[in-house]
Amino acid sequence: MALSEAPALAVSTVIFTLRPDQAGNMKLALALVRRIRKPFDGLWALPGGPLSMNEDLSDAAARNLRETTGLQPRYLEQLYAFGSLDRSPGSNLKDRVVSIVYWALVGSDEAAAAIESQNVAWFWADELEKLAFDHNLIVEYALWRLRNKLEYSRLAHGFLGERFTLAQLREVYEAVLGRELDPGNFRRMVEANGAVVATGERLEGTRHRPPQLYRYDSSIDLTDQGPLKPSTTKQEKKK
Amino acid sequence: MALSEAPALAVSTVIFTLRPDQAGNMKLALALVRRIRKPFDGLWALPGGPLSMNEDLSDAAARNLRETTGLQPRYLEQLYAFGSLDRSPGSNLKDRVVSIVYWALVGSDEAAAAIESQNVAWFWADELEKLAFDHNLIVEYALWRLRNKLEYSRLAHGFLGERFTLAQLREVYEAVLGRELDPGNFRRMVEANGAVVATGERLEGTRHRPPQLYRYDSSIDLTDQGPLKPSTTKQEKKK
DNA sequence: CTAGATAAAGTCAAAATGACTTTTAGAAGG
DNA sequence: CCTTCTAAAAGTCATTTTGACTTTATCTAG
Repeated sequence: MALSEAPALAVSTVIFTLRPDQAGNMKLALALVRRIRKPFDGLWALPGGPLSMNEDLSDAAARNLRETTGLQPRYLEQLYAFGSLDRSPGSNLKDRVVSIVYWALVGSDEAAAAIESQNVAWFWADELEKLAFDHNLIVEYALWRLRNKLEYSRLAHGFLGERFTLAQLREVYEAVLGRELDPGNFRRMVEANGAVVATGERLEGTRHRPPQLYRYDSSIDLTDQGPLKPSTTKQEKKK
Repeated sequence: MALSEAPALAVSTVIFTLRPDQAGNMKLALALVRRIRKPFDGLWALPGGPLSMNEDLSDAAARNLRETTGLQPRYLEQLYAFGSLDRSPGSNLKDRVVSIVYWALVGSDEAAAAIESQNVAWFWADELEKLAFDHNLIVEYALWRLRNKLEYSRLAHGFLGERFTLAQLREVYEAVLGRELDPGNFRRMVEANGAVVATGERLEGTRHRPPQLYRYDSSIDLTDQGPLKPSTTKQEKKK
């Protein structure tokens, strides 16, 4: 055991996905684990753990994700480093932990196959109970970031498969933003943006006019992958 | 000495201010310290150091600022946590350091009185030499954040005094964004935004029509103070 | 063949934006 | 006191963007 001359370092991950509710509407959900130890025993918390000596920060976050849900992240970004002195009230200052928190997106198709157990479960993002530590605050901040970034990035891709209809894409936006969007205006916005291209294929088997299938233009990447992965393509807007 | 079972934790700070160049135009500058030790000895680097056991992250960043320049931050925000395995090439993995980096704004009036020495100096942000470690990358990311946040926040306040003219405010924007802005359109933007209010006073002694003095409306606060300081006022746009 | 449903395209007015022009109020100097 | 210089402040105008709608097209189901 190391002498506690410095605060311990941990990595936690806010894992988002979209899941259908009883009515079949997609809603934003996140994965939590139940604590089975001393501080906040029994409460739900973000998955996380100590950072290994030879492990990158993002690798540790991806490991959280894999160990908790068995899944791979479709998107992963650093959120914030939380290090207040009073994060774990009542505990000794010697036990101080600085948590570097990531947030991740998981495809809603894959999320259905995720591990669930007595101690690992999905919760609706908009109706969370009291969590351990400062994790309610962390989740709230992660939600804010997710909603903000959605507008100027390809983030929605993290929830969808390779090909999707504009209605499905709009459904992701509506679930994340929590309000309805005009289909016509949404189409205009997406087409003007240029990050999404039609494949020429159509989704058939619907009881109405078959919609086109689209995919993200892989030559345009996400904005703000953080400072680490500099953009492979210059971010060009407009034509 | 602690056994190296976990990466060490350090806090560094990117300190921005505005300084007049030879021609008298305000330009963005940042404070650096010269390294006098083994890795990258002699190169310039961001001020920083280990996190004390009983010190908040932002307090450590403010301490960097005070110890380096003798100044107080007018704005302070967490930037990112850098923790790649290869941040200090050549050094032993046992010496791995995770740096939580903050960025700060310092008033340009105060910055003139800042400590400067053989080993502490201001550098123009747009013409940096090769710095120690991954600090060029960090500065580039800090610049990106600064430019982005300027538009939808009261950030410029960090460079200015309590009262200022719209021309001075525009000068800050021009220095940070690195391009000229139309005075009329800038005025319209600022007035529509509503974060700035006229004091009724005028700046006299100019050789032209005396401009009004403005101040920031203190009932509206900065966006994204991070998750820690939840907004005291709901962020309202428009009237 | 018709009804039901949503895709996809189109319309229109209001708001926002960028590039200008005009008017105003001081200082400075004759 | 009158002219000149300068930037403040106000105003103009065409283009672009946005939000709320309407219309038309194309499929399945019955």
